[in-house]
Amino acid sequence: MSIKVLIVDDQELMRDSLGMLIDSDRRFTVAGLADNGRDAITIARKERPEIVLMDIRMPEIDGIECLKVIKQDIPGIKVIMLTTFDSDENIYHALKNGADGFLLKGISKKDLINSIITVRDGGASIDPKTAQRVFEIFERMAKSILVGQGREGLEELSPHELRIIQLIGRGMSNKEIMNEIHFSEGTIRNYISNILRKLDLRDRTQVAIFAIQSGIMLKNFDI
Amino acid sequence: MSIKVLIVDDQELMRDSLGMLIDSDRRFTVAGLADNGRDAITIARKERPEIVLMDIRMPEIDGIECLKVIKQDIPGIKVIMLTTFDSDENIYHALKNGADGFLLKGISKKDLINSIITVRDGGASIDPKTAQRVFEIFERMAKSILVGQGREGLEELSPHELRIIQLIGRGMSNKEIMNEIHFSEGTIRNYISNILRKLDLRDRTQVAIFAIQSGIMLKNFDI
DNA sequence: GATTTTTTATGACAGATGTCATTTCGGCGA
DNA sequence: TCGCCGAAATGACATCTGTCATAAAAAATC
Repeated sequence: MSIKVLIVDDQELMRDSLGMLIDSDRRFTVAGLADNGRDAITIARKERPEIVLMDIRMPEIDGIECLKVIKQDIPGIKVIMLTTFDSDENIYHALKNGADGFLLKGISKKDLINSIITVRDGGASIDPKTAQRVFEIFERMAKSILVGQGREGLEELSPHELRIIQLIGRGMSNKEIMNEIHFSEGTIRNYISNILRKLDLRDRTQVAIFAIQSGIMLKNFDI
Repeated sequence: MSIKVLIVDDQELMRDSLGMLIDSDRRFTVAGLADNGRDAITIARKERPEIVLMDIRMPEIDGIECLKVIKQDIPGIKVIMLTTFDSDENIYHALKNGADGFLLKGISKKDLINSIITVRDGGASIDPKTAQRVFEIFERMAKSILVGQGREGLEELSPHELRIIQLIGRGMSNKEIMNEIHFSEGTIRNYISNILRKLDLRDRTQVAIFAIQSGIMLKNFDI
């Protein structure tokens, strides 16, 4: 008895290739293909798949909505969300609505199969890159909630300063930073001196720690 | 029309004090008090509260189970989980089962009220400390999945070395580390020198970055 | 165009940091 | 007791780092 899998994705190419992939493993059967949330719900009700592979972003009813309905309709069904790199808070919402796993599109066949099996057996499956994104999102949430409590009255940081903080957060020496942004080493030192004063820190190591924990590393300061 | 709140906690003291707290604000009404999941479900079905405040850890049916049932039974109900510091993966499971917020026991009255209002209005509420824990858990998940990929063949680190790495990760100078672990400053320097060689890093800043990103900061190396 | 202001640079300095060779110390087994 | 070993300490050294006063250059203001 093979595992019935429903595939939901609005991109035909992705849908079909996933279908073929699933179909080529005799432990699985494709219970259906849907290109939108509405159809997905209809098929899910009729076919009662064990597993749903679903894109988060879709027209009409998006993945999150669909997840909600399917989870409510069919007890015990497992839903694995497919994400691309750029989807963000969606991951959080999917998690909140009972998604059983997350997979990056572009995952290898082997990983895909393994993930489905894992989820079927009750484990949660998050592929590494997605996990990282999720944790970044939570980090940002934590920080943004914390705003207003701790870090006040820290002087405004200029783009240059932010950029240098970032480079320090990557472990660079003053010379390396110099080669990166083409200021003299002395100037870099002056900048850092100002950064330390503004952030009330003592040395570059503390700056690096601040850089990572503040989420500054995630931003873009291409000057 | 005040907001009906159901309070679920197996500790009488906590339950009653939360009850009084809620009751003292005229925007809220206590819809009931339950000391276990079973009662909570019964009361919830009967009273249809808008909000449930529920301990994660309870005998018989625990908070997670109860959350699942209540969420399925009563569409639109908001459930805020109460956690202590020590609860761990439970937070992940609660999130996965649709919890609408998390609060640390010991929160101030003001924060409690605000959180309830936030959740009622559709926002997610995670108190800062809890958010941090959640993100730590995800971090650990991400790392543990990633294990086997990146960091191999790095020489074994001694407990002393790990401890020093941790202190560097807290931004301490050699002198401060000296006062912390009572070695001479020179010895500390020697230790760091070895750490740098073992980890193939160049300076303490890179060690700090490594410390944070490797999850070493989360561990305990009380020597 | 002259004058502020901002940005970048310089040089001198003190202290922190990392490296290395060597020494001291405390056990621990022979 | 002796010698050995690893852990901890020392001292000398080169380098890196951060501070500060000041200067030069560039940009903005009038």
